[in-house]
Amino acid sequence: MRSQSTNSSKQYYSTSLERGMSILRLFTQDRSTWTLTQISKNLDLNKTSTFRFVNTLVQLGYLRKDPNTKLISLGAQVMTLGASFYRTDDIYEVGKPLIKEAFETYQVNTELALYNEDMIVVVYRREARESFVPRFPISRRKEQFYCSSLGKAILSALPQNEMMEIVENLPNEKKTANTLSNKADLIADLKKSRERGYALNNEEWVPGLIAISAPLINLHTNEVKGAVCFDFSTIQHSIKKVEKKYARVIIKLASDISQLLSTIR
Amino acid sequence: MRSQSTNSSKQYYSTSLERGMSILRLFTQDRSTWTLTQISKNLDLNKTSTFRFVNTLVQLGYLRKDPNTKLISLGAQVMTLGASFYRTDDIYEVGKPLIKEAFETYQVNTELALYNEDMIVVVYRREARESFVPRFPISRRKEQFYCSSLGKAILSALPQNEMMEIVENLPNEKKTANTLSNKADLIADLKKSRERGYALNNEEWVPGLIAISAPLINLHTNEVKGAVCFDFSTIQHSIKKVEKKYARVIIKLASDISQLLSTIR
DNA sequence: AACATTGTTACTAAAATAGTAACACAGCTG
DNA sequence: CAGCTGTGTTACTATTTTAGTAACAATGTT
Repeated sequence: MRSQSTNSSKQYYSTSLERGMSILRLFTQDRSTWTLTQISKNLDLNKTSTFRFVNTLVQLGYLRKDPNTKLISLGAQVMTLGASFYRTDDIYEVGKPLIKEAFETYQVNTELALYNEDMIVVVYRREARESFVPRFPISRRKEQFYCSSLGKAILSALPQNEMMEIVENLPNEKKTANTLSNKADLIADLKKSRERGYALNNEEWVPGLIAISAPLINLHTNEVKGAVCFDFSTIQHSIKKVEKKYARVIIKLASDISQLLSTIR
Repeated sequence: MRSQSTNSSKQYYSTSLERGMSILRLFTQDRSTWTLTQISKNLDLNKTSTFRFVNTLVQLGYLRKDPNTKLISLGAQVMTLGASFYRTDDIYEVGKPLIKEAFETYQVNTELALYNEDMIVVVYRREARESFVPRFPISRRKEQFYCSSLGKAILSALPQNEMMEIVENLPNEKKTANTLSNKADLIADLKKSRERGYALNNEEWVPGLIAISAPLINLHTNEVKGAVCFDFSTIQHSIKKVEKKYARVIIKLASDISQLLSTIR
């Protein structure tokens, strides 16, 4: 027998399930394939157990294994599960019509992104036809927040301690000449963003791309739920003009979505 | 001790993980909240075990539980996981530029949908500005395939037995006057679709909405991977004209995407 | 006030998993 | 080509986790 009375909370927690989920979580857009031993080492789990969980997930369709190379990647079942998340009364559906309206009024590239502790996921994007569009990732991890307006808008709206935790763990990689790779500069920029209610991206990620974003907030809980963004090419727009013309618009849009969002959850 | 030699394949399968995943799979766009007992009854799993798994998934962020109502729904972690599925070398990224090109040439609403055993998920949609757009679900379950062109395109390309299995389990619900609620009619329609390479939706789902779709196929394995679709309003288009003008286009588009898709996987 | 039903917790038999070790198989390397 | 090194997979049981009964508190219902 085991002494269960020492920690009764562990009684109602399934370690097997946790381990299975931790395997799934290894697969990201940046790293889409793993070998069995890589998973085993990364999770500090012996090979047999790893094999068992991977095998289970493969049989269920959440993972797939190349029969030849034995390389493991996410399966189609993950797509299905992900799609189930987007409910009709969700921020996604709430935001879409408002975004659409904004797009049709101003004819600029518009994005709606959701946030959760480790990621931003762009769930809706509307592109102006003649726009210059770099390859956007669908999702962005928190390590990349510092160089995009969506990321900075979200950072600026987070509680101080959460914000600082992310800022501390930055890669400090200078993507372009304008990237805020200095922590002090970034913090100053976030403070300014917080005060004015929107964040700017002045070619900090890719040359030629500028953007303006505002955070989406649940007005009851004050949680940051995501952000909305307009992006532009420097060919047609300057950062000054963008700020002048769209600052109020993006704040209004974010505020409207936040409002609606707060009424339903 | 237990006799494990009787069934050694079960040795490398985690029933706990399977049960956890089966809980997650209950949550769909149609049914986004469950109570503990509902889950317990639906999966034929006793309440304590259900409680344990739900509790685990809640702690990991894949589920969330309303503290007051105790109602359970999907958590943000599911969104992150779902986003990780879309890799840069995937059908999604492969199809996007081609869809975009088609859209810019013809200026019609265009959709790219992926398929797996129980669902179609629309992963990319491009809308013409002046279009009449009903509220599209992001995903559609196989029970709904019979009344959309995407669904029928996919059905028509499936192996005979798989197709028949889905056709047999239809709800036979007449969504509009044109819905093919008779099985014989549907089978005839699918046969025709298979022969000509595209499927039509002649206001079979919503009045005023017509569409044309062609299936995406992995040319190596012959697996159906999804479908592409153009949709129109009857205000501006008739089904005859759509068929005449876009049949070749949609076949070509689907074929191009299938080709590209087959080279990478 | 009695009665159902909800979610949650205690307890222990029963079953699943962990981890060691061994093995087959492939790709390298000297 | 023999030996080395690394895969993934399988056999085996001690150990841990889970299943399932039962009980309980908290709500809501009759």
